[in-house]
Amino acid sequence: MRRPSMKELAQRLGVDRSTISRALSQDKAHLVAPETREKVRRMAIDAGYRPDLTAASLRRGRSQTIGVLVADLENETFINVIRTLIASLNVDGVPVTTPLIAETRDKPNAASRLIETFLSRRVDAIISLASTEADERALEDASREVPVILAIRTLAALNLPSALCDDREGGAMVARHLVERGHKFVCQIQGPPLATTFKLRAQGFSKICADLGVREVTKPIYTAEATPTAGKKALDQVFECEERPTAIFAHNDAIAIGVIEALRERGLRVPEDMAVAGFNDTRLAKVLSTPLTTVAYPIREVGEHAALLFHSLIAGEKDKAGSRTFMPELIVRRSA
Amino acid sequence: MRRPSMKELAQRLGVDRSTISRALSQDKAHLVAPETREKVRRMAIDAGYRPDLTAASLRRGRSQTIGVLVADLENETFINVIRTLIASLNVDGVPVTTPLIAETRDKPNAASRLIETFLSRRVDAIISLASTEADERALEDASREVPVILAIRTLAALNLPSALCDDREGGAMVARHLVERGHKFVCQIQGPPLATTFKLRAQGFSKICADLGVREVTKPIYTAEATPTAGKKALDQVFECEERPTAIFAHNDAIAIGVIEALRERGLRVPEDMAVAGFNDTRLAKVLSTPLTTVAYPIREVGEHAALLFHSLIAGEKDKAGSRTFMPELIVRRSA
DNA sequence: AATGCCTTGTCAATCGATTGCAATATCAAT
DNA sequence: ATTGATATTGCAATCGATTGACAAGGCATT
Repeated sequence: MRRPSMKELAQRLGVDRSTISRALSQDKAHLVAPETREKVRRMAIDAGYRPDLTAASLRRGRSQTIGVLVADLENETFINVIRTLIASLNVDGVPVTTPLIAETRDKPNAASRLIETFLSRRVDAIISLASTEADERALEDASREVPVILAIRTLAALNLPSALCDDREGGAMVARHLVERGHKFVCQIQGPPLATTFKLRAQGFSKICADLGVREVTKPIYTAEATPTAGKKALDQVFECEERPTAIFAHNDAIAIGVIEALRERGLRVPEDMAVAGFNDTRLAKVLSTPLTTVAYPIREVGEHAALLFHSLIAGEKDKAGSRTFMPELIVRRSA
Repeated sequence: MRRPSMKELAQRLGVDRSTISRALSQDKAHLVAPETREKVRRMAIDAGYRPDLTAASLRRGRSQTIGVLVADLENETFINVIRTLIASLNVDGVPVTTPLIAETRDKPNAASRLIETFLSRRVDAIISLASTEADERALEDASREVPVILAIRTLAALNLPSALCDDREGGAMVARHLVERGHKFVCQIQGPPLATTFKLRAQGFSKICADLGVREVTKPIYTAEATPTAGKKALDQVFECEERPTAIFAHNDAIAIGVIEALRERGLRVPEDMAVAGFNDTRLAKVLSTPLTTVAYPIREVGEHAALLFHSLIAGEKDKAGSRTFMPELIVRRSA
C-alpha cells in the first residue's frame, strides 16, 4: 500500500494535479479557493501524502539543499558553527533546506571530490568550513556555478563571501595577556599550517611579542593535527630548546590539553612552572582542574552570518552578502 | 555558459540521448559499441558534462542517498562509526551514496521530523544512531517504507536489523575488573536513561556486582547529558552518600573525565583514593596524565556491519541482513 | 534465399512535481 | 445586455535522466 502521488490525489478528488500542487504550496495557495484548498489539505493528510522532493527539485531547478564541507567532525567549534547554521535552515521548526554534510579531514583531494558530488546533486550553495590552499582551485571553479561561502577558514586569494573570526586579533589577545602577566620569553605550538586560521593566530601573536619586546622561541613548532596527542608530542620540542620559555600559546584547546597533560607528567605545575593558553573555549576548558585560559570563538556570530550569506545569495541579493569578521574574546582562567 | 545536459551532448554528437546515458553508465555500457562509448566519454569530459543526480533519482526511484540519524555530533564514538560507514559508501574512492547526516541531540520530536525529511527526499535507507524509546513509533512507521537500520543503540521492541556493541558485557567487564582489584563498595554514574546503551551497561555491571558479592551505592545516579560538566556535577551526589565507594564506573569517558577533574579539585588522587573507569576509549583517555581505564568500543565492526546491512538491504537480500552484536574490550590503564 | 541471432542504436514513455498560459465562471459596473 | 475585471481551475509543457520495446544491419547457418 504505497503512498499516493499528487496525480493519485488529483484523481480521487476529481481535480487537476496543478490544483493539488498549488493548494499544498506556501506561495501559490492563494490561487486556489479556500474551500478546495481545505479539501485538498485534508485529503493529503489522511491519504498520507508526502511530497517527492527529488521531483520538485528537478522541476524547480533548486534542490533545497546546501553542501557543507567541514574539516573535522570531531571539532567542537566546527560542529557548533554548523549547528547554528542548520538551525537557521528551518522555517517554523520545519527543515526546508537540507544540509549535505561532508568531512574532508584536510586530505588533499577530498574537497574537490566532495564538491563534485555536491554539484551533481545540484546543491543550492556550498559552504566550506574546510578551506585550505589545496582546495582553492576547486572552490573557485565551484563558485562559478553556485554560491560558495567560506566560514571559519578564509582564502585570501578568492574574495568569496565569508564569515570569520579575527584570528590575528585572537593571537594578539593572548600575547598581550601573557605580557601583562610578566612573561618575557614565550612559545607557540601552532596547528597544522594548511589552514589559514593558525597562520593568522601566529602572526597576531608574534606581532605583539615583537612590539612589546617579548622574546619568542625562534624555531616554529607545528603539530601534525590539532589534537591532544599531537600537542603532547609537540611539547618535547619545547624542551629541546636551550632555554625554557615560561608560557605556551597552544593554537587550540585540544593541543593545550595535550600540553598540560604532558607537563603534568613531567611534574611541572600549570601555571606556576609553565603557563598555558589555548584557543576556542571548548567545553572541556572550563572543566579541567586547572581551568584553561583561552580565546572564546564567536561561534554564534559566525554561524549566523554564514546563514545570512546563504539566504541572501539564494535570494539573489549579492549586495547584501558582505564578508564579516567577528571578534573573539579572551577568557582568563587559571592556566595562564 | 552553462554545463550541457545529456540532450545537448546527444545533439552535438548526433546520437540519441539514450546512447549517451548508456555509454556513461556502469552497468549498461556494454550495450554501446566501444568506439561510440569512447567518443561519448571523451566528449562528456571536455564539454564538462556533469550528471544531474536529482533527475536520475527521480527516474530510478532510488536517490543513492542514505539518511543518518545521530544523537550527538560531538561524540567521538558516533562520529567514528559514521566515518567507517561513509567509507563503505564509496566505490573506488568515488562516493556513490551520499549520506544525509542529521543530529537529534535526543530532543523529543527531532527524530520524527528528520525522518519525514528523509522520506521526502526519498532516501534509500535510514540508519539510526540515535534511537530512543521516544522515536520507536517513528522508526517503525519509517521501516514500512524503507529499510531502517539501527546502530549503537537498539530498540528491543522493534526487531530491526542492527549493528551493536555488547554494552551489557561491557558493563560486566568493568565490574569484574574492579572486583579483581579488590573493591568491595562501588558506584555507577549512569548516562541519561533515554538510550538503551546506558541501561544495558548498568545491568551488566550490577549483575556481576551482585553475583560476586560487591556492594553498590543504592541510589542510582544519572547524568542529564553524557558530558564532562554533567559528570563533574554528578560526583557531588556520590559524596552525599553516607559511605564513600572506592571506585566509580562512569558510563562514558566524557563523564569519567568530568569525574576525575572533580576529584582532583577535592584533592583526591586517582586511583589511590578513588578508582575511575570509563567507557568508549576516547582519544583523550590515553592522553590524560592519569590514563583512563575504559572499555574500547568496537567502532570498526559496528560501522562495517551497519554498512553491510545497508548494502544487503538495498540489494534486496533480506536474509543476509542479520543483526550482530560485537564485543567491546576492556582497556586497563592507571585510573582503575 | 530464408532463417535466426547478435550488436548497436532509436523511439517514446516515464519518474512526480511545478508553472505559464488559456479557459471558464462569477460578479460588478455601465 | 455588454464589457471588463477577478477568481478559480485545467491543460500541457517541462525539468534531465533512464529503460523497455523495437528496428536496422551484419553475420553465420542451413
